[in-house]
Amino acid sequence: MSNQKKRTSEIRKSMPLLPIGTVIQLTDLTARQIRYYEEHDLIRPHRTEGNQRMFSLNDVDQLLEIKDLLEQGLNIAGIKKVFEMKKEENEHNKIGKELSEDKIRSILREEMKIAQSRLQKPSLRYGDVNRLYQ
Amino acid sequence: MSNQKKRTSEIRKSMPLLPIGTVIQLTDLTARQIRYYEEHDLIRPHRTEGNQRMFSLNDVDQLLEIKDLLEQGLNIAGIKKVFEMKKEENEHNKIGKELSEDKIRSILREEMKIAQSRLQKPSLRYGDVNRLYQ
DNA sequence: TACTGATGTTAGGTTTTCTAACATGACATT
DNA sequence: AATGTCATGTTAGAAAACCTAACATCAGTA
Repeated sequence: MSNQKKRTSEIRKSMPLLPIGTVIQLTDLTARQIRYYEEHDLIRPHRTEGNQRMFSLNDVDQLLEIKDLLEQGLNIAGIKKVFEMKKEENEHNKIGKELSEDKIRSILREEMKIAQSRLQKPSLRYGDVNRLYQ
Repeated sequence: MSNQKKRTSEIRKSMPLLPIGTVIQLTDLTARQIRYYEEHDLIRPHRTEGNQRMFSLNDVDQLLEIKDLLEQGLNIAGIKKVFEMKKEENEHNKIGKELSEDKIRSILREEMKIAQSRLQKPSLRYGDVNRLYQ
């Protein structure tokens, strides 16, 4: 890999570089949805001086995860809980391991009553980022 | 590294994700400069439907290289030649090696007459991307 | 039936970006 | 010294993108 390529590939994934329009394309969410999730503290995009939202790649990841969990039937509260637990995990486990599948399943069980009746919409899954590749 | 992080880290560096405002911050170039370089075919950013420029990380790299070469005294024509030669190199050498230091020096010699009198402005160098890290 | 949660839609205002034109300042040429 | 060129600054007016706030919708729940 060339030197200059190596350099920008190291850009921190937490840098707020992307306007909402780009994020809409990357996630297939609507502006309304993205703003709604922010309103409920599921994401916290930066703001420019002019108050425009600016998202990092980590924010995009987070949004894709929100989308995925919603499609699995969780509601906002459930997703918030999942993120809280993930954060705790990251704080306690210096290893930086992911929220275990077991815990995810436990959350899912809690949410089952709510989720039971929801339709499983056929759409892009969390992790299906082929869209990101030209 | 988590799965979702791995996913977006694979986003192609050629994807046009960044508006010019972000690029201005990343490169410390002015909008005028960036547009001028485009006018002279040193970069070719994508356009949205609404005709707004959208830049990839590779474009940012290219702009940083332009900036660096300008500071070394090259003019637009010289930079264009450097890029042409780089492209040839990449086409002929499947190994994908960089333009050799020898060839760069040869270009620099050609440009010396022009460059001789220019001031070496003290400023950020090509490769100094600490600015990119929060 | 009435309520809630997630999202759609619209309106009006602000920020960002666009092109095009003219200005400037350093350097080169005559 | 006068003129030309190159890279960049500056400005104006228009268009695109984004903002908040409010009201609408619609499925699922009580």
